[in-house]
Amino acid sequence: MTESSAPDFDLAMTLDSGQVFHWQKMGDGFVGTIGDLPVYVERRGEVLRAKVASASRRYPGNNAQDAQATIKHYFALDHSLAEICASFPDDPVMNAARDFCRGLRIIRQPKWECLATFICSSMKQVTHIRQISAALRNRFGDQRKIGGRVVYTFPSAQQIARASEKQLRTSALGYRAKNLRATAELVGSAECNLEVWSALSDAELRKHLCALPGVGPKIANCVMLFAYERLRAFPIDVWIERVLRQQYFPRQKKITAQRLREFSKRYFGEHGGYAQQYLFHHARLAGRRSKSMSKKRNCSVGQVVSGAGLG
DNA sequence: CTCCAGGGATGAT
DNA sequence: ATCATCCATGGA
Repeated sequence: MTESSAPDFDLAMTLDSGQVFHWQKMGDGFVGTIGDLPVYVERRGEVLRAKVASASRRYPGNNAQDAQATIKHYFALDHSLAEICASFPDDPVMNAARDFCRGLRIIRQPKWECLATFICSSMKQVTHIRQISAALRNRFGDQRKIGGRVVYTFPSAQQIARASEKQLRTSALGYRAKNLRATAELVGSAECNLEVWSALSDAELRKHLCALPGVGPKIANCVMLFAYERLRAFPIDVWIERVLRQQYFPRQKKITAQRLREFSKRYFGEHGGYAQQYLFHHARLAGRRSKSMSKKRNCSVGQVVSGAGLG
């Protein structure tokens, strides 16, 4: 077991906020993989405890310190949530989300894994994305063991490209199989190098990602935010669109998607992606606990907010 | 600009 | 047990 200081970190909320889909509950913590490394993690107050598989022949370089550094990097324990939250706009909607999501971090996922998972996420809800992720791992990934449990790595682009479209289709992907496989072939070849793309500007990176089969603006923004640490990237899915329309533009029917994008980019600022994640998670869970409240939810804070935002 | 395939889980009746 | 709803991309 290693222990890392992790103030201001809610592990469970982070893993259940719709950014990553493979961590499984086990005892007081979670098991999963970080790249090739099988990991068990649990939070004890301000401390993150982690266990990795004892040094294996596959990873002779892995010692406890390397693993600890990998874990701290993955969970972005170096992000200053105080600074990030302080940069959010000061309005009632954002403040409620910020209070609700205390300790929620945007983690640093492996690029291919993140890209592939979000290609599979199109038209799917969180629970189903978890199933697709598990099916791909179980069928095409490599087996690892941690804490008496078997886990699987996310299959490489080559591993996916080697599979047939039919095999992928029957792994709960449906029509997404074609796009995933086509993108895997590109990423697995010299055609495009996801690591090299780290050097691109936000706009260029988005353009490159959107050129991949099955990747549009929403998924590109997810990958930018969750794998390239572009904290301004602001994915707009139906949840966020609802929040924006209801809370920031109430009773304005004619707001275009284009207008919402411009507003989000300007209004939420340099950590817009964090703001988006907090709004998303808050909306998703707040709507879930009580149905009777859902109709009363658009209280009229929006007038004030939109006035501030549109100026 | 609009329309709609796609498919499996989940919620409502 | 059926029916409606959720969902992003890409192509017509």
